[in-house]
Amino acid sequence: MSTSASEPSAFDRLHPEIRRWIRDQGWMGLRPIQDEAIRTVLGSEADVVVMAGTASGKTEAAFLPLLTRAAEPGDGGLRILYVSPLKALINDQYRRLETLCERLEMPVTRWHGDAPAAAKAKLLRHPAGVALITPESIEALLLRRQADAARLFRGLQSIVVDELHAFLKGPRGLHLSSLLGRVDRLCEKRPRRIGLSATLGDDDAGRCWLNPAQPETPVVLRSRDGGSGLKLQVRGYEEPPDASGVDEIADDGDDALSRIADHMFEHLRGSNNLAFAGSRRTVEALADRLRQRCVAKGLPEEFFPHHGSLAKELREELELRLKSGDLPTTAVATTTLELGIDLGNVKSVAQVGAPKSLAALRQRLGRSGRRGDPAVLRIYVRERHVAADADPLDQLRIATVRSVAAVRLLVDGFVEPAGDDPSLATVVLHQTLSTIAADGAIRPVAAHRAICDKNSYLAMGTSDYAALLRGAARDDVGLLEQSSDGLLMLGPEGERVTAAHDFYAVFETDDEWRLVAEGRTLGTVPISNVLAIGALVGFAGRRWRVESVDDRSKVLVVAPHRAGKLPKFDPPTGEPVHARLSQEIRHVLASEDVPSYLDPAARAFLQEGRAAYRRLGLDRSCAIASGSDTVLATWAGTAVNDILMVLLQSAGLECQADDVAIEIADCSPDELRKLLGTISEVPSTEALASFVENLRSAKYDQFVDEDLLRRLWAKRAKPAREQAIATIGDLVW
DNA sequence: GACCTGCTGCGGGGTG
Repeated sequence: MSTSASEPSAFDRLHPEIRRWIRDQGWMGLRPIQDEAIRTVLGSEADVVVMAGTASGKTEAAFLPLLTRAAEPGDGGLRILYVSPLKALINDQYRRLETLCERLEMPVTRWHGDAPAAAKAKLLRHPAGVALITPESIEALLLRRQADAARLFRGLQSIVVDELHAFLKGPRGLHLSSLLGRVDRLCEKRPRRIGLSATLGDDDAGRCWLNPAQPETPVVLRSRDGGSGLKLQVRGYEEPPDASGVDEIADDGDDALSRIADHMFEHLRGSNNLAFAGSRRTVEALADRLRQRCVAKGLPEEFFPHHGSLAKELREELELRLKSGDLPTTAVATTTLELGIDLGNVKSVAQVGAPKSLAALRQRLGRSGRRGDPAVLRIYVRERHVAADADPLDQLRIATVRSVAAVRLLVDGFVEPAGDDPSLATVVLHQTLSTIAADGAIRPVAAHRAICDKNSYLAMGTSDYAALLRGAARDDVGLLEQSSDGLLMLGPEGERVTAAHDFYAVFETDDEWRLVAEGRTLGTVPISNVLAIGALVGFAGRRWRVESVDDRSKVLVVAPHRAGKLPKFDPPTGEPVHARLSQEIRHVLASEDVPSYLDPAARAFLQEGRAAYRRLGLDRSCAIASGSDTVLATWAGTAVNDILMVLLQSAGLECQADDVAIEIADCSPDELRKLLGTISEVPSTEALASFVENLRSAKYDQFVDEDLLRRLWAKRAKPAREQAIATIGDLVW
């Protein structure tokens, strides 16, 4: 960006007190992303997406110019609303903003469930400055304290959404979008929106979220630094023939996880690292193996587990230890450390198991923060033992191949785009209930306009919305009632649901047991666990014996023990694989080059997989016989294969889909080819929808009209149907 | 579907 000599620099445009604060911080200067953000925010009224990696200073990029604006004389009132998906992030940002805002004599208020109530009450009495809040706390404010909220937000200038990428998919993103629309309507002037995000593959998704009515208007600023390269290794490990497929705390020393632990112990010891292990069970099993190795060598512990069932205190201790950098520390985590507070210098990232999505892989890689140094990534691939009579697909060494395919796409810069979300009906219903509970009765037309018209991120047609309302007003549902003059009101069930403590969040959580040892809460395990006195559990990286069970308060008192079985967390399943990654898997199988980043075992797996690909004839034909069944290799990804599975099921076949293929029971390749030949036209998704099971997945789907859920499924499935038609056309028999 | 995230308002009693 060129600037004329007469134009003041970005720095000079900031408030004098902010300039002084910057000098006091000892900064060498503004980072390019900050410079750009200051010019854009102070030079226009546009919404802005700031995309940059960890430790890039994007919070300051947004706040320096916004605070400059907010410090201009005016009527007072709350000026900036910052929204975060995590309480921990709010506390972190609070500490960062405190001194800066003090200079401007501008109050900063934390607003979440654990934040001090006195400060919240003070803000309501004297709205001013900056508030840091969660989506659920916005919901509570709008629902329970409508009048306070109106006064609080009246003069709002800007809304900052941190970790915007976390809101681009899932019910919580729909929820927050709706809440911000409700906040807008309480403001004299629509506040400008600023999104802070990790680097996204697709700018349009972020812009559309920020301003769904005018998605072409937000300005995207993208940090160009951080490209210091990538050091990468993919390592292969084979499970022993008798492996159960379930990770246990048991040091047999021979399973893949134990050998992975050997390598990690050797190479991660002495520095700060993150190891992503997938499930809580695997996290516990791996952390225990690593701890055992420290104990055996008489070394202090430096490997610790981190997952959502662990007590907050234990997690915070570990986060603090990583951040302070005083002691070498490796966190073995699920997805808990993908988002959140800055973890300081992280030397390397390890991923146990082949990646299934580029979005998650990139997010994880981005959590290693050492400016100027190349990122270091190790992928530990676990392959099953392949018996002589193994299923054809098992012979392809898909995990290793998928890792290579994922690395190729990582280099290409590919990230899965977010599709339409299956929780739309639940969130629209939730927001309808919340709006009525807060504002009182409302007309259906007004409710549609306020919550889900065509300019909304939750857009839903009027006839679909009418069906949603009719379903919720049915006598046996009782969420809504309609008065004789057409006003919508809460029914008895609606009163109950909106009064419930769990109404503020639009996602569900299961009841869990609380594990207590020596008076200290270790964390929780799902209630589905059947546990008795004397049972052994592995938790928080150690082994425990159950001493007492309190069924009423759901407390398990445990004591330390030598041996331990792992808590039965939810059974493992899969995350969907995008068509692009599935296709890339086939390209890797069909090509010859052997990447230098593979260790000898991974190299051997890749070559075995390629040999099997040719031996099975998959280079020539899409279908191979497996006993009396057929494996149809589509290389089309989870969504398309799911459509094809429904199609085949609607034709009376029994089948099971995964991300690269579909297995069809009691059907030869020849019969399958003939059958697909007779299907002159793939049925519409509306027709296929009647064969879909498990339509109800989101929190309030139990109250949603089933036909509506089928129609919404059909709408979502249309792009996948188009791809499925193309896939069938491309099949080579 | 692996995993994760979040959360009243009010009344009664005690203290400064």
